[in-house]
Amino acid sequence: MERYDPHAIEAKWQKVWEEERAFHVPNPKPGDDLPENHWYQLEMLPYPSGPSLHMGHVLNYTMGDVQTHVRRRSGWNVLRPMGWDAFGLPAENAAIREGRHPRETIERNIETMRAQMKRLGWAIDWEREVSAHQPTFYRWTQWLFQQFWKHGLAYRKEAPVNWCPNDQTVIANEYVIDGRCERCGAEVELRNMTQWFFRTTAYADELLEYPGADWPEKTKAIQRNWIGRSEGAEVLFRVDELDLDLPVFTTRPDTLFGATFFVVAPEHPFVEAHASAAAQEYAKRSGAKSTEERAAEKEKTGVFSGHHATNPINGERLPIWVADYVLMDYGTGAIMAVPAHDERDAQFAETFDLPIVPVIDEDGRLVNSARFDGLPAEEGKRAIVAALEEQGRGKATVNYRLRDWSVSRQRYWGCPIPFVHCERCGVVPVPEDELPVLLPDIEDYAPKGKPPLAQNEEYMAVACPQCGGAARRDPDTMDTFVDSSWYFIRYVDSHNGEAAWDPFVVDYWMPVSQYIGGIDHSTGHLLYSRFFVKALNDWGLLGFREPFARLFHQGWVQLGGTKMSKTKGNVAGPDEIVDAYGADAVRLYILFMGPADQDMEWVPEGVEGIVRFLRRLWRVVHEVAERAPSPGRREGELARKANETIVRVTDDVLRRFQFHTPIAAVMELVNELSAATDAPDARFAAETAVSVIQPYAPHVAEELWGVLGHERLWEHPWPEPDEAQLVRDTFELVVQVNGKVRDRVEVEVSLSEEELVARARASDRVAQHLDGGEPRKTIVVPGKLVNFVV
RNA sequence: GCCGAAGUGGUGGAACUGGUAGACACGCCGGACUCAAAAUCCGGUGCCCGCGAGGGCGUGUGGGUUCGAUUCCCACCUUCGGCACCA
Repeated sequence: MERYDPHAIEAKWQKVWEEERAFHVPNPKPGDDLPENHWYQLEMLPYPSGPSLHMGHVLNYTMGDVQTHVRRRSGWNVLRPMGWDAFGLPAENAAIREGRHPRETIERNIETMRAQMKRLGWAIDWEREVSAHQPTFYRWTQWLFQQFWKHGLAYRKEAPVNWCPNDQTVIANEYVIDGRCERCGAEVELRNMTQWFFRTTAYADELLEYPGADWPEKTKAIQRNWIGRSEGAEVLFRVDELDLDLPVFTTRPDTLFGATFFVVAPEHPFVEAHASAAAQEYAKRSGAKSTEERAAEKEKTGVFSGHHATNPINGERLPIWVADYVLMDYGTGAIMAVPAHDERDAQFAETFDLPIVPVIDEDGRLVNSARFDGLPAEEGKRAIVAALEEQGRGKATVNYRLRDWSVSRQRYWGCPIPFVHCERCGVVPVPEDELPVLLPDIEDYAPKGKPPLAQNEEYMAVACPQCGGAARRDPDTMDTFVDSSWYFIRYVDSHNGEAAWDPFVVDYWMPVSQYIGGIDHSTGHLLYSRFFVKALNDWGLLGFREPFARLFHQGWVQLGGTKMSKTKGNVAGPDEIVDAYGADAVRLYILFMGPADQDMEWVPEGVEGIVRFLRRLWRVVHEVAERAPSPGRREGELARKANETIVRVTDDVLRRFQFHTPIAAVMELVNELSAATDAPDARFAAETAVSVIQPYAPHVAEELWGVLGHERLWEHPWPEPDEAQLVRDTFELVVQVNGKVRDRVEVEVSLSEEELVARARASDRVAQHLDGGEPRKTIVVPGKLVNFVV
């Protein structure tokens, strides 16, 4: 028996797979006899912003790999691509730190990461590889951007946006965490800028539904929170002396009679146009404070504006206050204040001694509400909205927390926005046959508060495609999440030079069967991608409405108690363990550490147990090959254990999506086998162990498959259990007295319930606990236990 | 405050549909092999009482349902995640 030498084995088989294009999957063509079962296995694509993979990547992609192997060998046509999220801030910042051009840094990082991936032996179809920064990819990102514009889902407007003073760019709402930039942690500022937006709010309601997609409740709840749908009414309050209407949004139209004052946000246009000097002064002061600071204040503040608004339901004149507890960016920026039924309004009323009128009694019925008195609140809502609607002073509406997605970035390393600004024609798309608008190589791409491309005359000066006059390119680049909102579609048809994709091919493979990635993308990438697919489906470009049929979130691999990340610098990669013990050991270990959906602390020392297991497997299989009869029997104790192992591994991987328990199951089998390597059914047990561990440790499994006299395990059919062998003749009957286990007896499966009771009664230890008495009741669970109740 | 998830040995964890709690590992203890060590192999290892046979306790806490609860129900505690002056 040769020594187990993982490096030699791994290099050998990786070469074979590459030469044979073992994991390449061709696309179907119309008229092909298509395999019925197909599976699109996808894990979130990596950012090549750092020079290497960390154990979090290893966990994710190994999970996908196990899934891929088991499905492939079970007869599924499996698509398993890979690519690079190469544009964007992290990549650009890494390049700036290194003092190189981003393309150089990123392409070098991609090289390294790809080599690491290959060294781990993942079954990836590398022929489909794409990267967001390649013109062959971003040509279609630009084309898609223009499609959004043509369908009215991309637009420009001046609006307050989140500006990161450190990264010198706008960032999306979705990536502002507690008022800070998700990337660098700097506090963001609100700036009024003209920007491109994608109209995600057009799909707000639909994004709350998941037709055909089996997603974790957790993720759906996060998205639901983010979208923040609330039903209510818009009510118009009249300011008679100014001859204008102020609309408010309320979820409680039933409390309209309880409104005793009216409040507008400091940023509300009413303030600048009509409020008193004192109120304007107040608005200026509070405008300097962030929402967080305002919320942190103990006392509510505000100033009377000098005007009154009329409550449309009862004609009451309410003083209009300016107060910063009302936010301009939610609802209409103005509220009707009902201090009796709103905590914040109550605080304000108390501070400024304003009246409080209760309009809902303890039984939830309307009071002090004229002809609506006595109605239950829900009915009161409907009745009051109906009354307002009749007068043209209000209507039922739905309000959302979700904002449109801001996609312009004032940075260099991103996909150019394919539009031209012409003084005469306005915003004009670059003609399709001129795409892609290439990202020019420029010397100075450092952020300066203005987009670096704006300073490049050669890029900026362009003839208007419409009138031919002098015009300017859009100097911004796209948010990198635009790239990642459709990369999974491009994978399917990555070499298509005629179109972004061929719908025939896309509709065969998609939606993604199983997506694996971090839950941190719930309100960003995962929401944007759903928005994209819904829009594309509406335009007839693909035949499904949800991109990801099933979704799984892995836990964080932590080091020192916090998630591994390049920004934090607490990163451990696979290289050292691969060097010491081989790729198979790393793959097994990262999955053996615990349930894949839970956070786990990276403790490299534990790999010892896996290494022992691999050496034992190696030794035991060699012993079997020498000693056990061939071809051997497929029945007996070991054969039964082997069949049970097949059931457990298959069920855990395919149905339960659980990856650590199958390893334990194979360990049990190998432990039993090691005690009887010359048994008549030892060969079957060894073959089974090698076969079912193959998705986890494909190299050593392939080698040992050869030792057992076979070849090409990677395409060998996944084993099916022999049902007959799973049936036992006897089982261990648990005998309880009052629910406590008192004895265990080996009995035949064929026994009747009466016979089981008789056998249980025969136990001395049971007699002891029955203490001469007769059981009051006897519970029999066939195949399991007998319980005597006294 | 609202929404969601999780609490099991010294450690990671198992127990899927209410039926043997602690599989599989790590660590630790003991033994074999060895001049010795490493590697490997064998045995032990939830806690308490007992020489032993055996007994009691035990899945965050307190209750409940049940012949039987880590699993179901109620209340609470702790930790983690999302939203939050959102009208």
